[in-house]
Amino acid sequence: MSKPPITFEIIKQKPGSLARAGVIHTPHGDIETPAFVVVGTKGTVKGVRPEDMREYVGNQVALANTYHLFLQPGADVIKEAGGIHKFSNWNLPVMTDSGGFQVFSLGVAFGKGVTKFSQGDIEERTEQSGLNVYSKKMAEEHGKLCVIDEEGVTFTSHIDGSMHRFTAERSIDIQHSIGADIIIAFDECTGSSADYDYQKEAMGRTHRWAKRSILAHKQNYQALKKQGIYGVVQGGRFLDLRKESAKVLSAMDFDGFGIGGSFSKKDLGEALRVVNEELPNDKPRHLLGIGEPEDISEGVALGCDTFDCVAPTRIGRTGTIYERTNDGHKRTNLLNNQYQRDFSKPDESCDCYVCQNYTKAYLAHLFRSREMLGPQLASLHNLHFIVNYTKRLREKMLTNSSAV
RNA sequence: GCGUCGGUGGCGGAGUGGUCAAUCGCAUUAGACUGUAAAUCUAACGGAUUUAUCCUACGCAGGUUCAAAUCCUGCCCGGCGCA
Repeated sequence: MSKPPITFEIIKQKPGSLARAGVIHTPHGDIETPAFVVVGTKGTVKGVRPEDMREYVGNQVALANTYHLFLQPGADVIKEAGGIHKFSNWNLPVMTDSGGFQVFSLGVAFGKGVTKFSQGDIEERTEQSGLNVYSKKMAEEHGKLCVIDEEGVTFTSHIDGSMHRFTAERSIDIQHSIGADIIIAFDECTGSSADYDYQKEAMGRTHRWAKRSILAHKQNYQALKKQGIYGVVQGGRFLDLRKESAKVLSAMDFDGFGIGGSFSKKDLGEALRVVNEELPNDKPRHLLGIGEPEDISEGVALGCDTFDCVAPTRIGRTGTIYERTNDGHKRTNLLNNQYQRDFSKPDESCDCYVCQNYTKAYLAHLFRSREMLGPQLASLHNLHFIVNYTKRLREKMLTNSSAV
């Protein structure tokens, strides 16, 4: 049997700790871990050109989404284009999420303002508008845009209201067409408020889908040579379920693991510890959808290798930048009145392209006047910030054994 | 000068006798955002406040009426038309 497409090499394991620095080898290059995975859901990192990613951000890997690319432009189009790398001009390792998160965001979370990572209890927020009439009808009738059953999930497209069905096999098949280096088993992302019984039920479903996902992957010989597959640990906030999920998935022949679901901020650490103590040490672990700086620090310390998060581009696009401070970092809302005449660098200690060339006042002006360059520059800075934040955690680990 | 239409909150613009501190939009001021339904969403936006309420507004000055931003008179200002 030939060498698997995805292999993981540990460069340094911190003694007495789950933390490690490593390298994930993929057909499109190496990922030095810990690493931040830039999110480009629709095959584009919102507001940032691939050339600028290469030149000014320096990320080693990107994540696209199966559900979104399936709806638009269609998996067949991407296949015809020669895969996501060629289609998007992404000359680097790529992952695709399975659509499992959309089971959550278009399901129980739909219209409720429920976040993946709530600070406390679920907050109700006003239902967002902008949906077309079909989706609105579905939302009114079901309160969500997808319905789950044992076999899979039926989605109503948030774009045009058309109905689509995802099963584990379908998700994997689409991910084969998209052609990412790392694909993810179809799973059910649950809400943080779900009770024990539901979490257990959903977890069981995710495990069965994981088994079917891996089987579907093994049946595609061509894909098997080029793409690795991760299984997703679930279990919500219940540690025994988390442990069980990690154990069950460890027994399957995955190339790595995603850790999914919703968390309360306070529960993250213990869940990661329990999961990563259970997962095999010699395979990479990806913390799905979590990536505020402090979360990445915690995740790295507890043995996670990669992280993806929409926060850098989402908050950047809406006027907020990460700024380093003496004791860490803070978020700065450039739309605040005080920055209109602040001609200092966006982030004094940052050497990125944006901070070298522009001022807070200029960015504030761009946002106030709704110029598209504002979101572009802020996203670029935030990605530079978080990618290098994660990179520094790796460097610290390699140079100083007591760090992390 | 005559005729005509109009003058409402930072701006635009509803309201045409009582339930009006006054729909709505913009601007402003804050807030939120963690496998992207998101270049999005939320809130505040006359003053005071124990947030229940109280006080001051609808160009200015009078008047009619139980009651006026809304009706009448005069004045001031602006657009348009005619001289």
